[in-house]
Order: sequence, then C-alpha cells, then structure tokens
Amino acid sequence: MEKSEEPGPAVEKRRIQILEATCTVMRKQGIAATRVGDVAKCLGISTGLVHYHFDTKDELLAAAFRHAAEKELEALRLLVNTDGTPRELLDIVVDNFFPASDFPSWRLWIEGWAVALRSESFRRTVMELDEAWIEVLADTLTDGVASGDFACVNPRDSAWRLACLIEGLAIQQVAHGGVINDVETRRLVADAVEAEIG
Amino acid sequence: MEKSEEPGPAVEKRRIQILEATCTVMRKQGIAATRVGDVAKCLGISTGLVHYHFDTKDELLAAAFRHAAEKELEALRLLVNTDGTPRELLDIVVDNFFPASDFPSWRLWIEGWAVALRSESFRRTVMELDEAWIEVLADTLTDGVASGDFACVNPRDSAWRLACLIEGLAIQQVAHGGVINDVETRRLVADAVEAEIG
DNA sequence: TGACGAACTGACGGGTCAGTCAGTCAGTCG
DNA sequence: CGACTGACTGACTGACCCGTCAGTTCGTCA
Repeated sequence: MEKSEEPGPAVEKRRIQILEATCTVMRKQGIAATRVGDVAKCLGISTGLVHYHFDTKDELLAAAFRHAAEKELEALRLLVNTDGTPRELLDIVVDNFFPASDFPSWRLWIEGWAVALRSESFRRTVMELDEAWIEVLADTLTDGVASGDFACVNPRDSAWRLACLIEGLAIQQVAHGGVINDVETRRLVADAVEAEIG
Repeated sequence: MEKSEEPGPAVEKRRIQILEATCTVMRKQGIAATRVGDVAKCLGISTGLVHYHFDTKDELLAAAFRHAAEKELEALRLLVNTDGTPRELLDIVVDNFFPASDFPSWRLWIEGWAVALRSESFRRTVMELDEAWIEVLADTLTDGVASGDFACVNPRDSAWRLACLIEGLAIQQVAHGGVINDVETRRLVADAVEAEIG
C-alpha cells in the first residue's frame, strides 16, 4: 500500500512543522549532529511521530534542507520582483547573498555541499537551488545589459563568476571565522561587480 | 606523567603511517564516515594501537587532515619554486588548483570547511592552509607586477578574488557533479585571470 | 452509539562504534 | 640472565541512536 491520495491539510501542517523544527536543529547543531530525538524534543512530540511522517532520517534531513533553501530562494525572488533600476536590483541581489548577511544560511549551505558529496538527494537539491539563485543574478545582469545600464560581454559568465566569488568569500569568512573582514570582503565584491558590469 | 621527550623514530613512523591511512579512508568514505576501525583495518592493526598513538578520534581526524593539507601545500610551493616567467608560474598555480585536477583534494576540502564550522582544530587548520595557498597566488601576482608583466591594481585583492572564484567553481563542479562543465569552468577562470592581470 | 482509522506515544530491540584494559611479546639495559 | 619498558592486541563495555511496534486517543461517519 502506498500513501493514498492527497495528504490532507492537517498532515501537511504537521509535516511542515517537523521540517521547520529540523531546520532549527540543523542550524544549531549542524546537519551531521542532528538526531531524530532532538527534532522530536524541539516540538514536544515522540520520535515515533517523526518516523510516522518521514520514513528515514536521511529523507527527513534532505526534505528539511530543501524546504529551507526553497523558502530563501522564494524570498529572494520576491525581493527582486520590485521596480528599480538594474543597478538597484543588482545591489539588492548581491547584498542579500553577502556573507555577512545570513540570508542564505551560509553555514547550512557549506554543510550541504559536504553532504551532497555522498547523498544523491542532497546533491540534487543543492544543485537545483544553487543554480536557481545564480539564475536570478544572471537575469538581473541580462536585464541591465538589455537596458544599456551594464556592459557585460557575457552576462551569464559574469553571473557565474560573481556567484562563485561570493561563495568562496563566504567560506573564507564563515568557516574560517572572519580572517578576512567584512569591509575587505565588501570591497572585493564591489570591485568585481564594477569590473563585470564595465 | 606527560609524554617524555622526543618520540623516537619508530613511533613517529607509525604515527605517519596511521595519518596516511586515515587520509586514505577519509578520501574514500568522507570525513564524517571515517571510523577508527576502518583506519586500523586499512593497516592491519588493532584499534587499540590507533588509540595508543592518538587519544581521540577527533584528534586523529584533525591531524590527518592537516597532514594531507600540508603535504599538498608543500608540493605546490615546490612547483612554483622553479624558473619561469611570471605568466608561466601563474598558469602553474592556477592549473594545479583547478577543480578538474584533484591536486588539492577538493572533496576533502569541502568536507573540511563543513567540519571547521564546529571543530576548533579543523577551523585553525583550514584557515592557515587556505590562506597559505592564497599567499602563494598573491606572491606570484606581486612578482609579476614588480617585473612589469602584470598590471594588477592590487595584487593581494586579485589573489583573493581569483582564489575565491576557483573555490566557488570547485564547489559547483565537485559537489554538484559537473553541471557546469570543465571547458566552461576553464573559460570562466581564464577570463577572470586576464581581467585581473590586465 | 459503536466501529473504524488516522495521528500519536513511549518503550524497546538491535546495531554501531569510540575508547578501555588486562595481558602478550620483543627488545634493551644493568 | 632477569627486570623493565614500550608497542601492540583483541575482547569487551557502555553509550548512543535509528527505526519498530503494540497499544492509546480522538475525531468522524454510519
């Protein structure tokens, strides 16, 4: 017997509750150190109930990670869906993905990339979502080129370079604990942006 | 009683043997999934012996990671310590840290960054070694500027940007499994290098 | 009202694994 | 030779934690 039909709103609500609790625990303890028991305790429910909604721990972690990532992507898209000059929109995107902001939960992402090395479901999620936000950046640049504000030779290339630069800097700053400081990071990114948009 | 004096050459040899076996296992299974028993089996020794040389598993993993990273850094420094035009040296550095090459074991590094979020000893190691190789890149650029081959406004900034770009691309390629392909990556890096050295 | 099933509990089995410890063995020194 | 030490073994333990399952509660529908 497979799960039959649509899940019903109560079940879906509970699922999401569990997913968000899992995110909370993952952020605090790290993905690897997240126990099913911790998630249950966080909600004041039994571990059995967690397993009632999610067959395995791996499935739970992957679903929770995807849930968190999709929410953040949605928030970014909303933010960009406003009026503004290409330059303003670009600044919004870059600012929000800046290491110092913890909008994209960099700590979670760094762990996610590591888990993705061994887990197929994480790999897919990380890949899809990572590319999606690069796409947002690419669209912003492309629009700016179309309107004549930017002078990228190749907006998609520029987007990939900027995105990867920011990711790399995020690692230096988040994982290493601020060797390179916030001001320096900002300058590095700002210079790169100027160089890319000409 | 503390460990007295120098360890003696036999002990040191065994320590290194264990460290390298640990690296082997870490590369194959991942840092998180490395068991003391696996390391012991890899050498055909007892788990007790591993603990005889390393008090805790964490200590073992951190030491093994540092061992591996230091060896790779040493190899890079040797490679750069040859004669050649600044341009040739720069190409050597960039090529060797290229995602497709597995000279810096990117998979290991990606996991290392994640572990560094929670482990102080990993954090220090990752920070030191990561900065050391950026330093190699920075020195190469600085030399090129001094000789008039390169025209970086600020060689250190350029080094950080290039290093972070390469790290970010490595993640996209290694963790995601080659969405962006090797040719594209090479072009992105090459263009960035040209832009930086003017 | 009573039957039924979905949501939920909490105790438990079973497997894994880090670290311990008593004891072996080979080499060395006096 | 005999005492001693340092390297090493392998069995064991104690803790942890995932996933299961028998049983409880409660809302709903006939």
